[in-house]
Amino acid sequence: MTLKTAHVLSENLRAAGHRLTKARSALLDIFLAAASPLSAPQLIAELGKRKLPVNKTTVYRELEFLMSQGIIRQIDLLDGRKHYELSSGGAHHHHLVCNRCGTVQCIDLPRGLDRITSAIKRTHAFEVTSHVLEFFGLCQRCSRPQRPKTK
Amino acid sequence: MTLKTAHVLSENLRAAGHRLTKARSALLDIFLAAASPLSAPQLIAELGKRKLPVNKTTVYRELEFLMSQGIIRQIDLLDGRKHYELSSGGAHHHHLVCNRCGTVQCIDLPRGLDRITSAIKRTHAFEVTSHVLEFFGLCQRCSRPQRPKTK
DNA sequence: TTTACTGCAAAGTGTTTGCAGACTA
DNA sequence: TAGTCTGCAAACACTTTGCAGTAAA
Repeated sequence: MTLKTAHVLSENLRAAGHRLTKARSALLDIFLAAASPLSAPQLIAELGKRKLPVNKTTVYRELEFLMSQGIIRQIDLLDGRKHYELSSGGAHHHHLVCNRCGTVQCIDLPRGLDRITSAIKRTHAFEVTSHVLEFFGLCQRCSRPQRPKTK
Repeated sequence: MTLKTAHVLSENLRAAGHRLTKARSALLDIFLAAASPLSAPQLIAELGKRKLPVNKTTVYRELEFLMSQGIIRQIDLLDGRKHYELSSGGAHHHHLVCNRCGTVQCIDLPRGLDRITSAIKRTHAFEVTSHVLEFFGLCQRCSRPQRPKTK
């Protein structure tokens, strides 16, 4: 499934007259494998680890490009950096950010905020086109009471 | 009411052994009069307008201080800057950010996200302690169809 | 061969830190 | 007077821009 997605992405890009360069495909690989949204500095570091050093300028430009193609979307995790993740499937989802260990998990809200956004339209005459909703707190592991050291 | 709030804030600060300096009270004034969350650069500019120039270092330190006192809270409006607003009353609320004209209005969600956060606790064993929810779209004015020039 | 893409250097924001001096209580 | 608060300068992290060269199709 992941492979197929990568393939589809590449084909779409090519069909639109864009090139599948080393930097671009490396970034797509990273995004496809990522478990949580990544910031530009994280991406730069990850590229370095993979022995595919890409200049930061290129990374920033590539992020802008992938955004313009609707391939990735921007996420804000309140740490002062912009994070990005694949927007594949178009399934809008949210994140659970652990304040202690920093892990980020994705979460779907089955009904979304439709109810709230339509209420907003009614009461404020404001046409909501998008929203940001992220949750912060303690993940399962971190909220678990100290258990006796069984090890 | 606003005046009372300002007074209460000052008294609380003094009672806690803090000082009510020019910079601090000017910032409180600005926050009390503000219609929407302000970023540090905006605050610096506003202080300048009021002929009360305050060094940016002081502004940043003051924001940190006011945060530590629970007087202001941090808001993220996705523009790369941190924004701040009074947290008075403790009433948690959200914002409607217009993508065209940039205006920000506040909005209360009567029931909040209690339903969602308790669902998250159940399904993900994640203890939500806070969340970020901001709406983006078109405000009443900007979404209004072009009306014939009546002027 | 064309031109989308890349890297380097430099500059632009927003924010933080160290330190000596200033002012509130 | 004491200790909080302030300004200045410099550094920092992240991001953007100009330009000349490289490489994908």
